[in-house]
Amino acid sequence: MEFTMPLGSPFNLDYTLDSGQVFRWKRTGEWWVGVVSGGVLKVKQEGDALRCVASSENIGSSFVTSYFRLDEDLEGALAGISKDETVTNAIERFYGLRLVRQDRWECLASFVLATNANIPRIQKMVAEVSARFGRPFEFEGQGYHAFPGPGDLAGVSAAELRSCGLGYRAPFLKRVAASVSAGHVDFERVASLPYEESRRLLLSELFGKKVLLGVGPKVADCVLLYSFDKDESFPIDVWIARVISRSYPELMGAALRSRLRKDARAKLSAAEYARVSSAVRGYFGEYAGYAQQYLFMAARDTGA
DNA sequence: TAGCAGGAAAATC
DNA sequence: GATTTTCCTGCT
Repeated sequence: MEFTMPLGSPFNLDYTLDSGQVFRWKRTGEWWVGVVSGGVLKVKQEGDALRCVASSENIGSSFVTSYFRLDEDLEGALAGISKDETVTNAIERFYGLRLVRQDRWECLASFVLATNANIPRIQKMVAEVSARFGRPFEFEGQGYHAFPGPGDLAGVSAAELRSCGLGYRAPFLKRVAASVSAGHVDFERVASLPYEESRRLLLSELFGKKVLLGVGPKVADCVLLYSFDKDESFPIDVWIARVISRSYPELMGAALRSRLRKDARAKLSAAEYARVSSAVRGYFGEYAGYAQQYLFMAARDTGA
């Protein structure tokens, strides 16, 4: 199925798919090829239009609009976070980068795998888990695998998962899959709540009580931002912590800042994470997540 | 709050 | 080719 979509608002496909939000997209020549929604979507940007080729009927223009959130007001969000020169420089550099709306389960599972890994490695782990446990299908003569559902992984042994190169993440993924598969995680209810409550629910009520291991504040924030439309969510990883320390010292306590100066990869305690998160959200406002994404890109771009 | 382990691969030297 | 670092969480 082929279709072309006119873009009514700013969008940059390259920045969006290369921003560490998604792990199943690959650039091959002019096209980006992604496994989404149990099928394949090929996308190519031609100025103010997106050319799309999809493997199935359910991946049509309304899916693409929803996935890339094309009907949302990016300019308004960016205007909302344009509080200073650091962030406006990042916005100018990566203009058109959008937050995407991923499948919730896939997003959760992917970020459980993201601990202590870099983006290429996360892509590899997700690809391997999909290849081993996801439904195989063909498109244009190429073989692909859908992302496995929670039920597909819940019954798999941790040793089998480990053999996908997951290491210590294997039991975490298994337990998260089992919990979701058993219906312990009410995605709809999380989605219906405002950011702070949704986060509390995700972390303490549903994910706490030792039901889900491997989902801490950072992973929860990523999942809320990339698959629950919680634009206020501001995941704080090592890159972002460095950016805050350097460019927004007033948003970070002096003690933490001096620790980061001594040790660039010092880790934030839960209490420190909560404090910085709150300060940053207070500063950037309801679209803080966009600020996080643009600042992350800028930090990665300059290697600082 | 501090310190550490956890497994493997990418990045860096 | 060895060392360091990596979008982190859980435990002590």
